[in-house]
Amino acid sequence: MPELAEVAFYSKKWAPGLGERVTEVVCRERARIYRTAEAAQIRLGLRGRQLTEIRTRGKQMMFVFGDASLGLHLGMTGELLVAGRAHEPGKHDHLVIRQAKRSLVFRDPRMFGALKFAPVAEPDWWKELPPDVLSRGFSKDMVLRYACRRAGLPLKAFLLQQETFPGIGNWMADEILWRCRFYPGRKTGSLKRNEIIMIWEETRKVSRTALRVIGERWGDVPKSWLFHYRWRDGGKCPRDGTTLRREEIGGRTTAWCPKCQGK
DNA sequence: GGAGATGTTTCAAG
DNA sequence: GCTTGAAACATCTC
Repeated sequence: MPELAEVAFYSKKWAPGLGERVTEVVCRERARIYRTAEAAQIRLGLRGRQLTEIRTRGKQMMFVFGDASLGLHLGMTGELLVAGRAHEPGKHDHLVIRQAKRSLVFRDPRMFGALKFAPVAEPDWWKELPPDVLSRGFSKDMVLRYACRRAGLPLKAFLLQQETFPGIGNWMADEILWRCRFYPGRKTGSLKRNEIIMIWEETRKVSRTALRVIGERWGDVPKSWLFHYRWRDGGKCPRDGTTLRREEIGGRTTAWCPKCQGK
C-alpha cells in the first residue's frame, strides 16, 4: 500500500511513543522482514532506550532511539500501529516494541517490508538516500540528467526509480503522467526538455498535496484526481470522461486515459 | 480456484 | 560496465 504520503502517515502512528523508554522488544525472527537486520541486535539495541525521533525520506522511515536507529520499509503491505501495553502479537505482527503504556507494532502480511538496525543515530544508509522530491536537492537539472541516462525506459518505469523519485509509487506515477498528459509507455528519451520539466513540476505538486491530505490524516485527495478512478473497472477519466485503460507498463499495472494521454 | 496486489532486489541478457 | 526487463519474494482479497 504505502507510497510517499502513506509512509509519512504511518510513521506518525508511533509518535505517541516519543520520549518513552523501550521495556521489551518482541521479534518474530523467522519473518522475512529480518533478512536485512538481526533480531538479536534489534532486541538488545533498543531495550532501555527512548524513542527520540521519527524521520521519513521517500518510502524509508527511520526511528531514532538515542544512539541507535531502526530503519523500516513497509514494502507492499506493511503498516504501523499502536496497541496496548500487553498486545498479543497477531499472525503478521513481526515486531512489537513495548513501552510502559503501549506497544509499537509493525504488521506486514506479505513481508516485503524490511528492517535495518544501526548502533548510531544517523547511519550511512540514511545519509546516502537521494534528496526528497520536495527538497532543493531534487533539481530540474538532476531530473534532466537522469532522463538522459534512462532514455530507454518507459515513462512509467522512469518515475518509479527510487534513486531519482524517492517515494513515488504506482498510483503517484500514474497521477503524475495523467496530469502531464503523457502516455505511460512513451520512452523517456523521446521527451523534450520542457516535457521533462513538466514531470519534475507535477511530481512536486502531486507529492505536496498527497503529503498534506494523506500524510497528515489519511484524507482524500481531490475528486478531480485520477486516483479515485484508476482501479475501478470501467473507471472514467475525470478530465474528459473517457474510459480508462489498464495494462502492465514498466512492470506494473498502469491506468491511463487513451484520449488525453494517447494510445 | 486463479489472478492480481500503492515494492524492491537480483539476475541475466543486450 | 551500464541499462533494461523479468522473476522471485509470501499472503491475502476479489
